[in-house]
Amino acid sequence: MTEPTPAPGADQPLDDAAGLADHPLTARRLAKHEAALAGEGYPYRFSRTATAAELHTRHGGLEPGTETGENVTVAGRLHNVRALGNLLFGVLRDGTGTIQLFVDRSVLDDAAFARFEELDHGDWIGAGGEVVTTRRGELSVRITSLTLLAKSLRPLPDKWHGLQDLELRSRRRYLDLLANERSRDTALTRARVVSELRREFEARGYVEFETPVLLTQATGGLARPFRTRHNALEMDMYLRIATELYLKRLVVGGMERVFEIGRIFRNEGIDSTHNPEFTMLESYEAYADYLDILEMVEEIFAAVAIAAAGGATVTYQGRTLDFSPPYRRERMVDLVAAATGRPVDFAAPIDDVRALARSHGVEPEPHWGHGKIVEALFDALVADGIWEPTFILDHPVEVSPLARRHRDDPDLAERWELFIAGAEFGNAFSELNDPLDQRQRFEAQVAARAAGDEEAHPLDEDYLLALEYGMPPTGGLGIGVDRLVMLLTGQPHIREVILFPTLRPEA
RNA sequence: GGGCCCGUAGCUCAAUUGGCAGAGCAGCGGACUUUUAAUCCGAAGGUCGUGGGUUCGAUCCCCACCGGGCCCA
Repeated sequence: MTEPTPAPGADQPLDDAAGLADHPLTARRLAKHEAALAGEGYPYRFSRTATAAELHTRHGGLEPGTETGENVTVAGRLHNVRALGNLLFGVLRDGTGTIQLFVDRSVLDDAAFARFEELDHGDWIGAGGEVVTTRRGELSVRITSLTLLAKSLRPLPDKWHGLQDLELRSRRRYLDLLANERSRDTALTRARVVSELRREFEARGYVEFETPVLLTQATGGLARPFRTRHNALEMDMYLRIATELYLKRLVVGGMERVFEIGRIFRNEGIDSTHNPEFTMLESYEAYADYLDILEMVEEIFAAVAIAAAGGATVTYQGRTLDFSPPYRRERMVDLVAAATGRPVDFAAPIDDVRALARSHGVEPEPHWGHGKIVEALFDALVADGIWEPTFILDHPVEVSPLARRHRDDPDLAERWELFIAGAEFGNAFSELNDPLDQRQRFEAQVAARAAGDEEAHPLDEDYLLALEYGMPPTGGLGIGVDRLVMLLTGQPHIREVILFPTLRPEA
């Protein structure tokens, strides 16, 4: 914690630690700020009677030169001032859009006109006046009053090119948002996606619960966790890598339809589809199996696409994607067999399977069994080529330690992943509810970890205890929310859909 | 972890492959009573990411570091 800076007294000059006085672009603004403080100061509130969007809705399509007789007050950030002698035009942006300010010396008194001339691009202002259209027909507020609400001390990004640099846009997201309409749209679309997902689940009788982020053991997924330290308890703790095992405890407790939209943390590399913290939706429904969940996901994805992107068909990276159900369904083993030209055989000698993998450019690690190799072959040979939404069904049990064994094939699990545009967007199981089988699966994970698999699950004895009290048959689901937003906004980089992505500190 | 690339004015970008660093926008001064990225005139604005090295001379070549991007594992 930093020491609080003492408030400057009347006889104590403001500290210019930021160096604002040292640069001509900021020094002028700083001088105006100090003059404002020395004079009237800044108001604590402003009574706005209309937003930009309301004005456009109320007065759309007026003839040029109309005087509506309606007086309003508006507020927002000032952009793009054009001065023409005794006329000034400015664009006021508020949270709903923009409205033109029309400043006419014959209407506004000289002092207020001069104060408007002193404004800088980026200042927050309140203004009052009559709603009119100009000779060119632009809806405007012809102002008769002006209040400076807050001074912008720094110059804003280029009014035409905006802020382009991905790094700067991420570090100073406020500048990105105020300069780039696309960024505002993306942020708002993300909010709509999350809201719509929540609405869809609640409409189906699901209830959202909050499960712990800070854990003594990170389980429920295949990933490395972040470690932190609890001082009073004198022990290491971990940030969650999934919400799965806690939500299933709720099902054991009798909550039949549960979900959570929550932040997940995985201690992995950062690239165009991975951020260390991201948002996942998980849901669990008692008495359902993975095929029930599949049909629900088709409906929900279509509904979310329509709500957030305006239709079930979206454009991503120059190609169309159709979210209208039903989606293709393929078994993973069938696709891998087609890609390798050999049927998948879980009874084949492991050395033969390893050789097959190598012949397709996949180097198996020592601890990989048949199932892991099948999954690796799928990832290497098949996944990238999938474009339209496709359910990949029935993964090997070996790579699905929390999924129930397939009712027809003990080597496979009742599990699917939804692939779109070469990436995974959802993951669902008929949940493993047999505590004895679950214990064996955990023990296999422990063995894999001992053999060098750092992402293998630790054994969660407390979760097994819950299962031993009985969990009904349950269909579970995980959806990567960030990636879904990428699809629906056409953004190729996860950093575009996370407002404040993880970055190294600036030098 | 490996390879490749980028960092130049507040913003968007050039150029120089060793010899005083350029434009548009923004900002500043001026003109203009209907602009829409207003227009026109003028004058400014630079630690060329940081630190070392080579050189008479480095934004440019070399090394290290910082930040970012892309590809691969």
